[in-house]
Amino acid sequence: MQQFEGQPVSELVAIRRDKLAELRQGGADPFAVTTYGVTHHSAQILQDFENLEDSEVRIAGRLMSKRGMGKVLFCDLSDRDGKIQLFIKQDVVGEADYSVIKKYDIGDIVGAEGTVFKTKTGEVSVRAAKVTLLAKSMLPLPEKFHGLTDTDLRYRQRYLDLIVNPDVKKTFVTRSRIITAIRAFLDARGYLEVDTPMLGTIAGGAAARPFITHHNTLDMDMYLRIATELHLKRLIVGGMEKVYEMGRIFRNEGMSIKHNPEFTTIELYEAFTDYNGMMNLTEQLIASVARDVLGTMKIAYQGEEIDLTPPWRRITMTEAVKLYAGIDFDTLTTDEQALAAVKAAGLSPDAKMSRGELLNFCFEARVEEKLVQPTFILDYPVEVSPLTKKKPDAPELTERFELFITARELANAYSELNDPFDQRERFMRQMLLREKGDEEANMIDEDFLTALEYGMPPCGGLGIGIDRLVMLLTDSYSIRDVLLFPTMKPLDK
RNA sequence: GGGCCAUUAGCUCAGUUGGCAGAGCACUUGACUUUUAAUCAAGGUGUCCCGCGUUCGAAUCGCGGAUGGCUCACCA
Repeated sequence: MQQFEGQPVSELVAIRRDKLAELRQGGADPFAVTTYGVTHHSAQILQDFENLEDSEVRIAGRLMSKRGMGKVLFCDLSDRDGKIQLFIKQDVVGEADYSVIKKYDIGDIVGAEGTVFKTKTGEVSVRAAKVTLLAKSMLPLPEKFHGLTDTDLRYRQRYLDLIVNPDVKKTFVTRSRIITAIRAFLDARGYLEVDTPMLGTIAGGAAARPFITHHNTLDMDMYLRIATELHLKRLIVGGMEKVYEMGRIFRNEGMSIKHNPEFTTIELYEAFTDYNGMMNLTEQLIASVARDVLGTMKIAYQGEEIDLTPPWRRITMTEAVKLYAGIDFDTLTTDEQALAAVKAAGLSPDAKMSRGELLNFCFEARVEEKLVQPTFILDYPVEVSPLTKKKPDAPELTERFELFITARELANAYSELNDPFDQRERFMRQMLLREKGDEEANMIDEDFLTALEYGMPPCGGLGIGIDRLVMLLTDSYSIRDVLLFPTMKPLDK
């Protein structure tokens, strides 16, 4: 191990430090460069070669490979859009410059000006007249052929992943386009995008454990939001009629290939419609985003063909459990009957579960995994839906649906409960659960109840997990593959 | 939290029965004026994840630990 200013560094690093010192001594400190006027990007030159042949261009990017041929040097320069080959000839750049350029390392940030041409083998390239080092790379990049495969390192050092694994950049470009397409879809339908607090004294709107933080001046604990629901419904009370918020929420729960502690959702609320309206909107939204971004509504996810062409299958939870689990809840009228039937089917429910909780339990245990093609599951039990209107003809159920694709929950929507008395009772029931130790039960939000007392129009609400939608549309295996910087345990602990 | 697997050069990975620590890429030097993972010649890669133990001798065997992956559980 070599030493550098007292620090041990690998031979590869020591060589680069020597090169930097040499450049600085020659008055060419690469880190002193401030600007470089770029005229073209790689993709543009490759696509528009017909028109650009023989014209002058200035390009810049990262040096990804070098193929020296004596007095000629071929390099691949990687920029925002991809790669383009640089052709550097001693005759053209001059002997002095050529010997400097030959010492550039893979990973260096380089600018080049020259003319567009095609090599003997037909590759569109830039014949460099002048090459400038814009920043020195002091660390060796991962291997050029295999790239960086260690998933842990890829997530921890995403910049390296982006440099050496081109498909990664593609996923995040697609993510950005999906989000843009969602906004365009909603904005075109008269929705208003709003921002509501991430920091509050009540974490409501979902069943989840929150992150707790502390405000120093007020000297009080606060929560990071676990949903945007209760604030957005206040805006419906306020008369905004169609609102949405796309943003980060935080849940202090387990991590898995489908769960990250912070993730992005979109919630939208529309006055004077119900969950049927939300179902139509969901179908239209996801199908049109797929069409706009991917150019098709037939996609592949992990080898499975998924057809997003509307209309999608709609089936009630009771029907689905009958169909897939063979338990007919229509014939089970009491909690005891339901418990016995569920146990007889070979499941192990908690003995304290009510009929509605047992229906939901059977659905999660036996049905979810079978819902590969887009499927709306309708009419959830009231016990698991504390913010949802009851079905007028079946008060043990609610006007709620969840959307499943590839056996995963992608969206959750309902006819919003606007009866302040009923809402208070539901909160009270949640409070009892909380007192019994259920840390995920909803907290009572008095101001939200006050808002409902002023009157909220009938209203449909919808939430979509953006990360899961991006996973679906980019064929990503893990949620970590659609988050640039997924939550990671620190290395030094 | 349980089970299984992995950790060796900057990166990707071999490493036999316990017997000198290896390859490719990258790097250095040299040759080469149209290469495509360029080629050819020569050269050095190192806390074998950490600790303890067994042994004449440990990357290899045992025990404990760390980190990660997969999986089950948990988690709308």
